[in-house]
Amino acid sequence: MPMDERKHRVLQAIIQDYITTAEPVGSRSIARKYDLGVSPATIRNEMADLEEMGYLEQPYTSAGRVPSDKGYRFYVDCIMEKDQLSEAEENFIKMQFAKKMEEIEEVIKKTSDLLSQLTQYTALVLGPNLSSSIFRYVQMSLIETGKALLVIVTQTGSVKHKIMDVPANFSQKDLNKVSMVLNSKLKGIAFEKVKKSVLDEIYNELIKEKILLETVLEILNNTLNNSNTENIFLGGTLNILNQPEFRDVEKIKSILGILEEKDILRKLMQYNDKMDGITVKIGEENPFEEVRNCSLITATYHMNGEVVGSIGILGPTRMKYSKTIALVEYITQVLSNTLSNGK
Amino acid sequence: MPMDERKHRVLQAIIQDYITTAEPVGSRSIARKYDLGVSPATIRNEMADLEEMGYLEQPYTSAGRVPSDKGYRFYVDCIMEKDQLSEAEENFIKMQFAKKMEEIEEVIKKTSDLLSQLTQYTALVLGPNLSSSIFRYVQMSLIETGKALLVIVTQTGSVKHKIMDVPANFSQKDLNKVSMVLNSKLKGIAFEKVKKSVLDEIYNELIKEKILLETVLEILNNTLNNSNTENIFLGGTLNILNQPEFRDVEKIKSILGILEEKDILRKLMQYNDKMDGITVKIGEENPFEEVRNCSLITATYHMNGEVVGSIGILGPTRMKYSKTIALVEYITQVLSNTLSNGK
DNA sequence: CTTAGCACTCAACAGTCCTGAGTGCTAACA
DNA sequence: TGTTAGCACTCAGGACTGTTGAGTGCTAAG
Repeated sequence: MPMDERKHRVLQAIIQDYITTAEPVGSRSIARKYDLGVSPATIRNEMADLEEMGYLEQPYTSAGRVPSDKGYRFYVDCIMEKDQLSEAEENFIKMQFAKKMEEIEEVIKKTSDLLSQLTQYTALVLGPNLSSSIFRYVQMSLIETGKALLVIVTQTGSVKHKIMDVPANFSQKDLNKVSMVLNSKLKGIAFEKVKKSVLDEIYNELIKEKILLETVLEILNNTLNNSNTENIFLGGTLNILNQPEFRDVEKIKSILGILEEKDILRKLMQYNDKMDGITVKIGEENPFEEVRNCSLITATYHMNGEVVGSIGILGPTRMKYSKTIALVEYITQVLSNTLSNGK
Repeated sequence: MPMDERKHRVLQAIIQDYITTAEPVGSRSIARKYDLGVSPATIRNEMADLEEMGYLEQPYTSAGRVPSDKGYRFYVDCIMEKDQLSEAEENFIKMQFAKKMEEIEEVIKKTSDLLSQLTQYTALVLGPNLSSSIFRYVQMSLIETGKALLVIVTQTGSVKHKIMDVPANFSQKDLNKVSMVLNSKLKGIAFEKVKKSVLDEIYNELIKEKILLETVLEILNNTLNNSNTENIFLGGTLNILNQPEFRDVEKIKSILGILEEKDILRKLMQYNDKMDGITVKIGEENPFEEVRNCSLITATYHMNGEVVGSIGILGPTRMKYSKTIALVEYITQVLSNTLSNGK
């Protein structure tokens, strides 16, 4: 069955209505509210067609229709008109990023708070993967005999630190030497791209500090892996409780539970370098059971032309797609600018 | 009306029953389950007395009785027998703290996770107040021209860092000088006890670095205030959703909402140096509306003899007091030991 | 192809009844 | 005087019923 102009309009009306009311919509109310120029009976016929085609579902006989995931998908791809943020909104967003922020964590936290506040859904922001981050500065400081502080600063302005044991006979001078060598060899290189040749060089220069060096390298490795678990930020977690689809405690447990699983969230927010622009995952398209009645809108952001992370919004499938997409798009852009200029 | 032996036993039976079933308890079931040697009718009379005395409440006429806050209070103070952890439990807890942890945040996080896991309620841990923490090490490092990294390490093993702007003509040597002076003057002093005289000394020695110094001091100040907001840790936030008293979405919103308000949590967990041992706040005894149907069990922990923070468990007033108190007590002790030995 | 009309469906709501757990009171009993 | 059996009473909650209203599908006429 072909999808003609009128079916478009009916589907659009149904989805828009359902997005705002969260109630199954019937032919009469469509005919009343939206000026389609046909009677409810005609709309009914169209609705029956749309249901047969898989765009609509009926919760039970003689209830109104509800859009299916396929329906939302068609809506997002073919029907929806892109929303344009008002100037006031754009200014508000820009203002939020105006404050100077040296560390990327601050920026990311800001972003997730802002996103959730503006959309009233739950925001997710995936920060730069530490292992793809670039060394900017490494430093070891002797805190007291036998204890040193290792600090690593990345190009993105992430600071990681770790207190470690060092042999008791090590002085700050020794540590300075190690720091200097590490700095000169590692600076500008991505963590994951530190090659064996570089490590060999370091080893050669620091043959005397072998034990120490091994500890440091181990810590570097651990830091890479552990900190992966810390690069996801949430905003407005509880917003989801305001949605009528989460009125029931079991659903709340399930969704809030998954929001505590950083690993899963990281998988949800995964991106690849080829991705650009907005991605929308609707209901069943999502890889995890617990978010099958949710939609996820994500976008990647950049730093100096490189994709370094992604931001996203998680809401019910009955989501204000056009508005949300516009917001995500704009904030991505501002975020990318902020990250690229400041540093 | 006097509180005689039998009333004790009846009250005890009612509270124990209610704690496990979460259902109003009636005279018949008490007579059946607990061997009090009297008929339901007698128990009814006692219950009526206990209600008049304020230890019990009736949700509605002809329902069973439910303990009032006053009832729980009496139970905790006078009736309850202290629980003793099994050896297996004690060993399990000790094991969790066996791993060497240099930074206090790790230890605290561990503690809150462990507490919530063992109690199945929500755990709160308030870390050492940064402003009462003692300087251990301060260091400024030049990351690149015009940008420096300020790192502060406290006696408790807390590391704070901040990237800051410095005048472009500053070299690492200049920063070293500043670091050295700061270190020698501040080491061993609590943040809040840095006196004007000390600051004057620093000023005198670093008169040339005046601008820089002012920035650093400002950052120190900000760090103190901001980091206060980061010294509270939660574990098992969602455990509370398993309690039947939180079956309704509004209540869930309210309690989860308050658990996001770190300021309020900090107030809840406030302690003073005189406090030692366990504190139990039941229902209405709590200062905040949102936790009036909760009980909070807190205890302070020590580091080298000084009270440095508190740990707590938040659960429904219908809480397993004896078990929970025993757990909080033991974990406090292990935590204090861990913190005091390691460093 | 569109639409009016009509019979049909079903969730949601309100009302009714019943049951069972529980109470308070009273009078008899030890 | 304290304890207990008996009894009338209360009330939440579950089962059932009827009603309402929004909605559908089908058919026949326009």
